[in-house]
Amino acid sequence: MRFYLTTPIYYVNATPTLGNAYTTAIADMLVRHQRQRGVDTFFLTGVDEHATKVWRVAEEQGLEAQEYADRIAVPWRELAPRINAEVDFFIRTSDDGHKRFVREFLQRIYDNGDVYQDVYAGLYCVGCEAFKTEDELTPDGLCPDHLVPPEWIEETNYFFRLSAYQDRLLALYDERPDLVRPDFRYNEARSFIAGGLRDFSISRAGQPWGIPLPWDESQVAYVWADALVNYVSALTYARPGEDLRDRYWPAAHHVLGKDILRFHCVYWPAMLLSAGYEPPQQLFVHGYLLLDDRKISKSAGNAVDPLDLIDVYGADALRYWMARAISFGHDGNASVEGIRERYENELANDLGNLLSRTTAMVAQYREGSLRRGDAEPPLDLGALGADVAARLDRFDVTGALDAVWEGVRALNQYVTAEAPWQLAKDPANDARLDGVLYNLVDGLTALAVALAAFLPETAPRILEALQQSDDLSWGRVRNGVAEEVGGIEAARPLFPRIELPQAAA
RNA sequence: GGCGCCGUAGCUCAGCUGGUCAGAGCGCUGCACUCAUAAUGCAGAGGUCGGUGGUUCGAGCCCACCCGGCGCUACCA
Repeated sequence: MRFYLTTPIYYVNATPTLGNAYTTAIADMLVRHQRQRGVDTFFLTGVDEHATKVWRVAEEQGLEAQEYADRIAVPWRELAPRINAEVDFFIRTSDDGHKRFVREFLQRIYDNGDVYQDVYAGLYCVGCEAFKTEDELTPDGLCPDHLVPPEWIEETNYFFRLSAYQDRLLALYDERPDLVRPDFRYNEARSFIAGGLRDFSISRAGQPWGIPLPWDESQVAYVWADALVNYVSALTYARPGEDLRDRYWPAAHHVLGKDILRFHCVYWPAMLLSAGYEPPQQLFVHGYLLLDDRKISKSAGNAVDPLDLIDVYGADALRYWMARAISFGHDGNASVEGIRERYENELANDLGNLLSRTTAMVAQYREGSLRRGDAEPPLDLGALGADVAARLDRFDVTGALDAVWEGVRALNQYVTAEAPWQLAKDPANDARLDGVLYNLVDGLTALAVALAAFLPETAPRILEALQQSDDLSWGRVRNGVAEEVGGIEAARPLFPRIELPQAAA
């Protein structure tokens, strides 16, 4: 089994937002989970650097474009580690390996007869880095966002014959109903294709910053002809001396936001087909994490620096909140206050306190020694594990976490139902008390393993407090894996109370 | 305009192919318990499942229309 997962490459000339952190964190959960199941995984993220604006800003600051790009790529490279995302490779489109491959890739499309020359013309707003149609402008003919007149640009570009791929794309969609998820995104993409496809330009002239086309060095590859290709190019040089394409392509799963659905679900597969590659295995389109009802983005002006939230609650807590607050795949409302509530109610009170009370009882009633006693386990942990795995196979991150949490709640209920403090009063209950304590430790052990993909920092701490193996193999999500051990001490709070819930916003 | 989605308890949302589907979590109230990070457990809270009219023995779940909100309708990360 192979599982290759990608996030979009982020536009470098901006600051990482919570939305970017969201995509990266969720993707990381999916990869970590597959890894626990013994699947051969590869996780890719990175940045897109070849935008006109990057070059222009660099010029304004008197820097070489590459030098400027090197500088602004830093916070992006730090994003994944800061939210506990473990990526296998961080790609930059200015990497030599990427540039080399893009040229090779485009050459194949060219050789296949899918590229032709034509004139592209339109009103272009430099601030937006986009062509504008007249109805997108203000009555005065200005860009509504930047209030400046757009420039009329007319240039000869190369176009990709997307229109020639309509039938093949429809056939692809028909034979693979799960190519795009969720299903409503599949429908959206398919109906777009069915509506007729227009060719799109893949180059820009007169720009020194970018990847020169192999057959015409005076033009550079335009955004999608450059950026999308990263998903394959990375495999050719991420591991020096190794070509990972055979290993991970087409086992690719692309995670992306709904705003770039068309490019990923239509352009990309067509480009791959043209270049002689298999389409990716799956595209998962997620929605927006709306903060206080507004989309989190730089343009909305309410960007939250995810690093600030991490400093207050910790990366695991932030991951947890992002996965649980809204149903993955749909848009959803969330709030900063919600982070605090999740942290206190669920992480601290439900999970953290469960560990505290469990370890405290083992320490107090059994001097830290765990023995298999005589008591039926309250949970079918194997079934729970199967449920979680099945949900994650469907990218149902939110539902998976929900399922684990039912286990957490069930164990808390079990404590109340069995009342170990009552059992401890009478030696006649020894075997039962042992059994109850064992079931708690055993359940918590399995749940820790099940949670490891979501809470990579916390799960090992739970296992350590329980004196259990740090092995995170998915097979350990079942009953009876806990070892009879000694030396269990009352654990320190997993998620301590936070003093200042205010610094978050 | 066309295609599609959504509107379910104060809040955020589950509800697959129609018949325990009127639910979960949070918030709120009361009770229980003491192992635990003043944590946990239990119970309750009486929501015309946006509106109207249909189909059906029976409809949040099917159909029509209406009201309200939204997405896509092409070259923007």
